[in-house]
Amino acid sequence: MSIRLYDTATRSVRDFVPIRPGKVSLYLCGATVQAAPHIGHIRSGVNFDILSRWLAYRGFEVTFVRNVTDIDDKVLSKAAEQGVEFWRLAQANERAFTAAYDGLGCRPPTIEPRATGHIPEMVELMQDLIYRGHAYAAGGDVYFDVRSFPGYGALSNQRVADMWSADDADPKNAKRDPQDFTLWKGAKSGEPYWNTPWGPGRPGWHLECSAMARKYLGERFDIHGGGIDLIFPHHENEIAQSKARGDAFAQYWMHNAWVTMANEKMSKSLGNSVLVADMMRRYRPIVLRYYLGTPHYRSMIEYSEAALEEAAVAFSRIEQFLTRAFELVGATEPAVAVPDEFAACLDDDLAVPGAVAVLHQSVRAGNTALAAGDKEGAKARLGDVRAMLGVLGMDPLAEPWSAAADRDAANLREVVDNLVVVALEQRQAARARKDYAAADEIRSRLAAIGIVVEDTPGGPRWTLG
RNA sequence: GGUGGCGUGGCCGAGAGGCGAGGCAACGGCCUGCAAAGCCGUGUACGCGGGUUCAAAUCCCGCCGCCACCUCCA
Repeated sequence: MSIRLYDTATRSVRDFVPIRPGKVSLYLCGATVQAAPHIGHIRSGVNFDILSRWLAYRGFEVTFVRNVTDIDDKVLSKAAEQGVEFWRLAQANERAFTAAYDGLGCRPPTIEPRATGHIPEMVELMQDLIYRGHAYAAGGDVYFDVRSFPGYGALSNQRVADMWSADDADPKNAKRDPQDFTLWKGAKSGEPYWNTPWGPGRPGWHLECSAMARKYLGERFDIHGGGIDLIFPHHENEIAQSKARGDAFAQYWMHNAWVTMANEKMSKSLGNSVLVADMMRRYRPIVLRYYLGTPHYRSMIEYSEAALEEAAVAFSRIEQFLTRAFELVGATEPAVAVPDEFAACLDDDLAVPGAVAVLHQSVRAGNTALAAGDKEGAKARLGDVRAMLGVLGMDPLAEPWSAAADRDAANLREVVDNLVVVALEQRQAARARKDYAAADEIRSRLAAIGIVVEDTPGGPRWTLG
């Protein structure tokens, strides 16, 4: 059974055939660190984290590159607005992105290269492009000559002639054609710069990805990912830069859909962002991951509090099964393999929604086994459920979530447990003498402080509500 | 003007010619002192109008509504 992926370049689902057997090279356009991450950014991180986990589960050795663009027009203008050095702003935002990725359980990529760390590679690329007649220097800038590259527009299925020309094109600049894009920008006064054969300047927006993808993954690599809004111009331009130099570049292009707010795309420029940091204070991060990771990566998510609350309930159903199953059958490791049906879904263009349906069916089967006192059946389902959650990065009993319960918290929980047991013993005594008013009073007082008491055949159990 | 996407039950959200993914909510039942949780059951949904077909949410044609990209964007 092979993995199939939707490839934007061909607008079709294709069998995934890696360049090197057993290995996958994956490049994801990460953050332009001009501002703190909103939940749309982190959705991309979660989607591709699940992809890389699934590839790893299928036995591939994944080299995962996710870049950080730490210099561009926006970074410079925001830094100038705030009156700080660009690197101060970039670094602060990069830390915020890292906290968001870590917080939502995204495993770190193999490498996170920064644009400013790869200036020599960019200069070399530009020299090569100029030598080959695909780029030209003019007025301190370096431009890519779009007309010199016949494949331009193939990814986004546009013909150059049909495009609107850039109405923000600077009349002063020296472009030969309005569609030409800037590889390198001559530094204006006060801007940071690097010396080059064309004078002092700094990178445009697209060049860094071509340079860094080649450096870490080679002239040809398997998958290039990013948000759907990067198809044009960013990825189109990357293709132009890299292929014009002679690289084969990416074999598959994967794009995640965005998160919308009131039916509009969430974006920094529209100012309708929901910041990850704020959300993590209001919802448990594992629930946010479930919410952002469960819909198909190519479907847009219309953000709503109600849907997020619902995700929290759905996820806690899974967690409660884990808790009760552990109580009955004891600690159980994840199964070695996920159920076939689950695997078939993820093989089919990462169909997480279908896979989650299988997960819920296993939870139900597990609950049925628990209700019947079928320990063997419950243990088997518990192993399956943990294996599936593991692939999705949502197993509360595995890293990084299990580490969240640190030792202080565990000690405190033990103390609270002992206190609650005292109250529950009194309640059991009241129930034994059929004084239900007293028993219910104890239960409701505990409920008032957030402790939910449930009676089970094995005695009362409590959880934080 | 060019390019791409979306419209599914009360809600979220999959699917892509035939058997109603899954979750949330609701209702009935089992269990319970009562609850909670859990389990069992209950639904005749696919924007509108045509067409193809034995069979259409799915394919074709035409509409309607919404969104995005066309050099800032995950």
